Amino acid sequence: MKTTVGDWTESFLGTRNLPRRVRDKLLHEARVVSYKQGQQVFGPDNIPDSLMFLHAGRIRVSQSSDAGREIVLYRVEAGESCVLTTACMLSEEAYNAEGIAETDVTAITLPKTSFDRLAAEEDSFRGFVFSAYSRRLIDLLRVVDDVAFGRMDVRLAERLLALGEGHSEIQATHQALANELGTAREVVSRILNDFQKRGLILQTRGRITLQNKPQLERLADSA
Amino acid sequence: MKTTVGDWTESFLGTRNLPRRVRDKLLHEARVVSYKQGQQVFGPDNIPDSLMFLHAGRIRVSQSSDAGREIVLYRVEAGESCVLTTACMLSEEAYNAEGIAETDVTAITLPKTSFDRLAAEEDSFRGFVFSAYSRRLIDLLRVVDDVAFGRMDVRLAERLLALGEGHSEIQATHQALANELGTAREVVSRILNDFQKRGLILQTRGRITLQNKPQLERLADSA
DNA sequence: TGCTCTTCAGTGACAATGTCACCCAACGCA
DNA sequence: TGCGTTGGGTGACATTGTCACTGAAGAGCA
Repeated sequence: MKTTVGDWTESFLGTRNLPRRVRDKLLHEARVVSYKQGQQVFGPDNIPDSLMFLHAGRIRVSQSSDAGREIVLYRVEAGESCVLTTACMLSEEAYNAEGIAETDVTAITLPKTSFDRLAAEEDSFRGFVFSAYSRRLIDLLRVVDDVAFGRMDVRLAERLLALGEGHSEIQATHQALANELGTAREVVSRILNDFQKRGLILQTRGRITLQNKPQLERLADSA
Repeated sequence: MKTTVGDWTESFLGTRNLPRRVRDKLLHEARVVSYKQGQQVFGPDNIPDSLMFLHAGRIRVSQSSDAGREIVLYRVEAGESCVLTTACMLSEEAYNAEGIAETDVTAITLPKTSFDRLAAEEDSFRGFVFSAYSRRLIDLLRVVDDVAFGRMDVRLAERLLALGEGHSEIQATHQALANELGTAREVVSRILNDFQKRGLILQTRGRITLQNKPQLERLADSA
C-alpha cells in the first residue's frame, strides 16, 4: 500500500503549528520513506544526506560500545524531527549512534537544498528545527546526568514505570532492559530479583508484572 | 579598559568564513559582555535571554549532581557559540548545567529578535548556528559514550595527556580532575597512585608531571 | 622560627556495579 | 518426545563509588 505525499497534508505536523503554507511547501519537495519495525534507519555506515521528519511510528536512537553494550539516548516520536542525522551530516566526526525503527515507520525526507531554502524562507520552519535541536540537547543532558550520577535500581524503576504506564504488564527481556540503561544483563537480573523479593514486581520469562507501583514510584523519585 | 563593539570587526568570527556584511550586521546589534575568570556565565538560576558568541577566552560547561559531584560536558572556545543557553531558552525544561569562565572572557550577545532576523536573512549565519548545535550534540555523544562504557583509568589518562599537551607539567588537584570526569576524588587518587607506582607520572601537591607519555597514550588508546 | 588554619591527599572498609564463566529452565519446533 | 535456542540465575572477582577518618603540605602570622 503506497502512500503518496499528498495524503498527509492534513495530518503531518498538525500539532506543530506550522502554517498550512509551510506544510504545503515542505510536502511539495519531500520524499516519502518507510521502514519496517526493527530496521535500521541510520547508523555509522548509513548516514543519510537529508533531513527526516517522522510521520508515524517511533525511532529508538541508541549508542553502542565496542564491547557490545548499548544505551538508549532518546526516542523520536511522530511529528518530531531527527536532527542527529543532520548533525552528523555537518560535522564529519565519527560517531556510533544508530536509529532503529521501533515500530513500522513512515517519514518524509527533505533534501539538503530544500531544507536550506525552507529554513531561509519560513520562520516557523526554522523555529521548528531549532527547537528540535534543543530538545535533543536537553534529552542528552538528562542521559548524562542519569549515567554519571544515577543509581541503577532507581533508573530501572523509572523505566519499568514508564513501560508499564496505563497497565501493569511489561514484555521485555532482561537483556532489552539492560540495553535501555547501558548496563549488563546480569545487573538487571540482580536488581529485578531484589525487586521481586521485596514484592514490587512479579517475573516470568520475558514478562514483568508491576505489583506495587506506589513503592516503585517512591524508589524512582529518590533520585 | 573598555572594548567597543567596532574594534572587533576584524577579529571576531574571522575563522568562520562569515562574510563581512554578515559580521557587520551581527556586530551592529550586539552587546559586549565580559566575565572574570571563575565567574558563572550561565546556570540554572541564571538563564540568559540572548545568544552568545565567544570572542576571547574559554567557558567550561559542566553538569552537577545533587550529591555534589560534577562532570564537564564540553568547553566553548573563542569563535564558537554557546548554544546550550538558547536550547534552554526554547525548552522550558529544568536542567542543571552551568557555564563557568575558565579564563577571562569577552563575548557578544545577540537579542532573540536580532538572532531571528539574522537567521532568516543570512545563510552563512544560519549555517554557523546549525553547525554549532551539531558540534555540541556530537560532544555530548562522546561524553555519554565515555561515562557509560569507558574505564576510569583510560579516561583519566586521556585528560592528563590533553592537559599536558606541549609540556609535561600539570597544575590540577585530584578534586579538579574528579570534577572533569564526573567521579570522586578518592577514585582519582587511587588511579594516580597506581600510575605513579607504574612510573607513568610523578605527583606533588597540586601538580602532576607526566613521566612516560608514550605509555600513557597506549593506555588512553586502549579504550 | 614555631604556630595555626586551610587545603590537599591517603587509607581501609564496605557497597554498588561490571565482567566472566558457567549452569539451568522455558519455549519453539521438528 | 527430543533438541536447539533463548532467557535467566549464580558465584567469583575487578572496578568504581561512598564514608569516615587520618595525616601532610603550604599559607599566613606572631
